[in-house]
Parts: sequence; C-alpha cells; structure tokens
Amino acid sequence: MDKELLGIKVVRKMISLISTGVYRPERKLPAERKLCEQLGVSRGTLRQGLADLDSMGVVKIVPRSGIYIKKYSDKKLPKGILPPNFKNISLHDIVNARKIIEIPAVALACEKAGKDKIAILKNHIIKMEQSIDDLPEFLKYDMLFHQTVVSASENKVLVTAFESISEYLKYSQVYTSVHEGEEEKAMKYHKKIYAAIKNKQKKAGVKILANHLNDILESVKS
Amino acid sequence: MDKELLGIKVVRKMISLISTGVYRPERKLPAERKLCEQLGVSRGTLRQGLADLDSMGVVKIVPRSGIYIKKYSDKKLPKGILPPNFKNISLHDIVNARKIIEIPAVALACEKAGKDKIAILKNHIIKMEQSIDDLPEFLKYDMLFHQTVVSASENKVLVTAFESISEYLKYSQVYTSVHEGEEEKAMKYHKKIYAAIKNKQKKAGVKILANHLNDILESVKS
DNA sequence: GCAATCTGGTACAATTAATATACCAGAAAT
DNA sequence: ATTTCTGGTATATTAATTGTACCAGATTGC
Repeated sequence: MDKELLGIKVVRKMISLISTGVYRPERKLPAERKLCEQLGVSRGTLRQGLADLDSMGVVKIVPRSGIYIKKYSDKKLPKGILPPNFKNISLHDIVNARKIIEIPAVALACEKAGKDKIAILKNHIIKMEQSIDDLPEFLKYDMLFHQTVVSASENKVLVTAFESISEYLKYSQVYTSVHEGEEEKAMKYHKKIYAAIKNKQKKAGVKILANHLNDILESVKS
Repeated sequence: MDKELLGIKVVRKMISLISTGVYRPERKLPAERKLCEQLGVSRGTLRQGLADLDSMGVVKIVPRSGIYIKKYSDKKLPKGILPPNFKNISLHDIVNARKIIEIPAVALACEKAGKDKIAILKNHIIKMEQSIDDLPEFLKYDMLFHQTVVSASENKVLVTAFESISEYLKYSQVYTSVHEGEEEKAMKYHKKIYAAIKNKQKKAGVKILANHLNDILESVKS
C-alpha cells in the first residue's frame, strides 16, 4: 500500500483551485510563503508539489519573480477532458439530470446552508452582475453558483455526483442558449434562489429552481 | 492539509474488504503477519489501523487468538475513513444521495427500459441467486443491478453521476446487506424492482425502492 | 539613490511516520 | 513435550515533513 505523499496532494489541490477559477491562467500565484500557509503545508512540501506542476506544464516557476499559471493549462487537466460519449448525450438528459440532483439539493441547502456558503453564493451573484456583458464570465459564475448550491446541501456524495456531470454542463449548448436578454432573467432566478436559501424557505427554493430548470428545458426542446 | 496516515488507509482497505465480502462478520481475519503482507504495510502500521477498527467496533482483537469481525451495532461512519478527497462523509449522506438519484432513475427506467436492459437486469438477478453463498460475487451483481437500473433510465448524464458515487455504495453495503441471512431479503427486493420495471409499474417501482432506502436511512439515524 | 522588502533557491537540524527486526507469553496443534 | 501458532511489545533505522535560517536578485517606498 503506497504512502500518500503530501506533495501530490498539493498538486491535486492546486489543480482543483485552478479549475474552479480561484486562481486564473496567466496570473501569478500567491508567493510560496503565503501559499503554503493557505494550503497548510510546509514550504518544502509545497515546492515539491509546485515542481511537479511545473514539469506537467501547469505552472511556470520564475525565480525571483513568482509562479505563473500557464494559459491553456485547463486543457491539460484531467478534469478538462470531455467524457468520450459526450456527443451522444442530449441536452434534455443534461437538464433532466440537473433537475434530479439540484432540486433535492436546494431543498437540503435551505435547511443546512451555513453563513460561509451563503456568502459565497452572494459573491457569485455579484460577480454575475458585474460580468453581465461578458458572457463567458457570466456563465462561469452561473455555473459556480449552481455548484455552490449543491455544495450547500452539505451532502458531499451529492457534490461528487454533481461535479461529475459539471463538464457536460460546461460544454453543452445549455449556456450558449442563454441568448442576449436572457441574462436578466437568469439573474432574477439566481437572486430568488439565493434569497430562499438565505431565509430557509425550502418550498420557495424548490419551486424557483424547478421553474428555472424547466425554462432551460423548454428552450432546449425545439 | 492533513497528512494521510497509512493506518487510515488500512482502515479503509479493511472496510472495503469486509464490504465486498472478502472477510465476513463473525469470522476470524488472517493473522496479522499474513494480513500486513497482503496489504503491503508493516505490522506496526497494520496494528495501528486494526486498533482503530477495534475502537470503532468494527473488529475485536483477542490476544493469542485472533481478530474477529464484529456484527455492526454502531452505524456511524467515523471521520477520516473514506477516500481522501471526500472526507467527513456520513452513511446518512450516502443513502440520501442514493435516494435522490436512484428513485427518479427507477421511475425513468419504468418508462423507458428496453428489452436489452430488462434482459440484463434478469441476468444479474440470476447471477445473484447463483452466487448466494459467495458474498463477493453476490455483492458484485447487487451493485451491477443497481447500476443497470440507473442505466435503464436511458439518461447517460445520470449514469455518469451514479457511477461517480458507486464507490461509496459499497461502504453503505457494509452496514446493510453484508450480514449472513440478508441475502434472501435483498433478493426479494431486487426481484420486485425488476418486476416493476419489466411491467412498467412506475409507482410500484418508486415505492419499493423508496421504502427500502428509507428503511436504511431510518436504521442509520440513531 | 538607498534601504527595506519582496521573490524563489537552498541547506540543515528536529520531528514524526513507517519499516524491519527481534523477542515475549499464552494457546493450540503435533 | 515440543513446535508453531497467536497477539503484545520494544527498538533501531529509514524516510517524509516541518521549521528555521540564510542567499541573491528584483521590486517598492522614501
């Protein structure tokens, strides 16, 4: 049985942080001394993981300057690889699966969401509003909002299930079907869902999300 | 970031081996010197893991006799046992996630299951009956049955989501159908689900599965 | 311009986890 | 009665991780 070296945990964590947009391509990472504090490892261990990420081409370490996330690192990440059967999947199935998972999740979220998750939800809404003229950005925070809702259910198994299909969501036409003018509508839905979770209004939250996803389902049927 | 102690991996591995029926409740485990060779760890590390399993009530260590797998009375899944990426997962969460995904899936399966999937389901039931005295085989086909049910929903996104949590199902199996004599009960339940899907009795299928998972959920609450 | 501060690169002792080895004592098999 | 099994224990060794310290180039503030 192999011992799990901390260095590879750092690699995994960093990939996760990059893929979720916490750290963004072309940008500089926090200094090593800050990073190792944030990740809760010693600097030596962090550097071990960073060296791996460097050799994988995910980051570039520049002496006396900083550590930079490479531009197209997303495509090299394991999670960035589309499932092979992607093209055989219908939008209808994607939205239906979302309904099945997200609706119970929002019900749980209304019961269990903590202040931290509520704060994150609010932040995502703010970011959505700020990037309402930048569709890729808008959709990114749309996505993060929904992931946070599932996360707020405090059921990590459900989170795992949802994460596994988030690639479908990302690359599907669902988001490109949010045409101009649809952003305002999406904003209203998200704000209502946020309010329902914050005020623990379970029935309202379920109803709003169901309507939201049904709207998407309608726009998909064509 | 917590260091992953090998002892915890031993605990996980042992639970996995018990849940897959390699080792069965009320029976004696191989001697420590054999076990640590099989698991690929030193005896000290193995004993550390076994001590945890003992304090959790999973096994009972009897000096100068052996290590015996206990029947579970404590349904709690202790922290830090499950795979490193998803810590603090409770059995409650696992069963809840199963409910959320499998119940809509069986409803869809009753609507959409084709002859091919029905044939596969029947085959899994036959294999389960044939291997009723071979627990690892039995649980294997038990698992395949559930995956086929979700697959019969004809929603590939849902299948992906379910596959991503199937690793956790075996942990829930530890506490459910692993005991001797439970196999017959599981058989009856699977046969009823199969009949409901075959005869497209949506409400019946949902009810049977919901009752079963609610039973498990109830026994878990303690 | 200069000094303080930042950056990654490096070295080394202390701590901790895991291994390998040996031996003990009771129990069971031969 | 002796060999061989069992878990319990002790210890030296190896390796991973931490913590601390310092280096040298680059940047920032005054």
